[in-house]
Amino acid sequence: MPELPEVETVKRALSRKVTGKNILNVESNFVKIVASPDFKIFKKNIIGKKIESLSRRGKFLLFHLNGNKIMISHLRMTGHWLVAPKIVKNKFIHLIFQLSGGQAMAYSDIRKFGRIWLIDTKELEKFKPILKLGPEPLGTEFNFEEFSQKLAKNRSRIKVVLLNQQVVAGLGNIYVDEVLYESGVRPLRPANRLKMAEKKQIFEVIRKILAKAIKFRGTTVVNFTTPEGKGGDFQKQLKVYGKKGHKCPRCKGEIKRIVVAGRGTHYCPKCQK
DNA sequence: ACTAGCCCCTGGGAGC
DNA sequence: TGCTCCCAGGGGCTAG
Repeated sequence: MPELPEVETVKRALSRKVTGKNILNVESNFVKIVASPDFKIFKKNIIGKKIESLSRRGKFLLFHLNGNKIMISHLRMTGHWLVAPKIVKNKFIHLIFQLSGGQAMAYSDIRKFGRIWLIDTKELEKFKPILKLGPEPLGTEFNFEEFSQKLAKNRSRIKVVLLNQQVVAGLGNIYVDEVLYESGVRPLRPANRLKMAEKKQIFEVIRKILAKAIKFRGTTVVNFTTPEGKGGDFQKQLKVYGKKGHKCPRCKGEIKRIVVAGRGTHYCPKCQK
């Protein structure tokens, strides 16, 4: 499931392949993927546009087009982008963009949870899904004082708080479990009862793990592949996610799996206090 | 203003 | 082997 490191990996790979290309045509067999505007308008407005650059905000991928347009993509669970001279169609490919230079770019999504928007540049500051996001964890705006204060005000379990994109943008289920393991904090601890040292640890581990995961080009657990069709390599670095019944790498105790806020949650009862 | 729970989707694994 | 059931989960939405 694509979280910040996976979206960053997609952004970097797509940037290399599609920057400077013009969108010649777009076809869809499942127009609901485009959340807004209506697909007819989306198509009319995007044809002829040039992809000038790509960026990322949290788990959102932004295609900056000329003519002051931005195409925004959220991959949710199983979305991914492909670039190839010819896209081999299948029932999971919902959008195909014909690009200049003989390339095509496609959006594939098995579970169809992903969404795409086309907005004017000036609408970006009013675009609620991005407007609401907390700081970028790898940016300078991610500041311990603010992070600590947000936790102090929140009685929810730390796992829930870290999944909340308004607290910090980009973490999902896999990296939250890994961050809490590495920080030695149990997922069920109420955020407002964490000691300062524990919050500091979590703050630093978030940055450390995300940066490392980007180096490994993300985690391939279920359906994530880069636009080259390669998986990431971070799954070899996972310590607890999906490791129920395995030995804890630190204490050799057993990794447990519980459900927190409807999410599978993995932790070591001995190492995480 | 907040939160809990539902909903969107389909492949794959478990159970029989 | 083949069927059914249920789980995976990000985030928007609704009800309370």
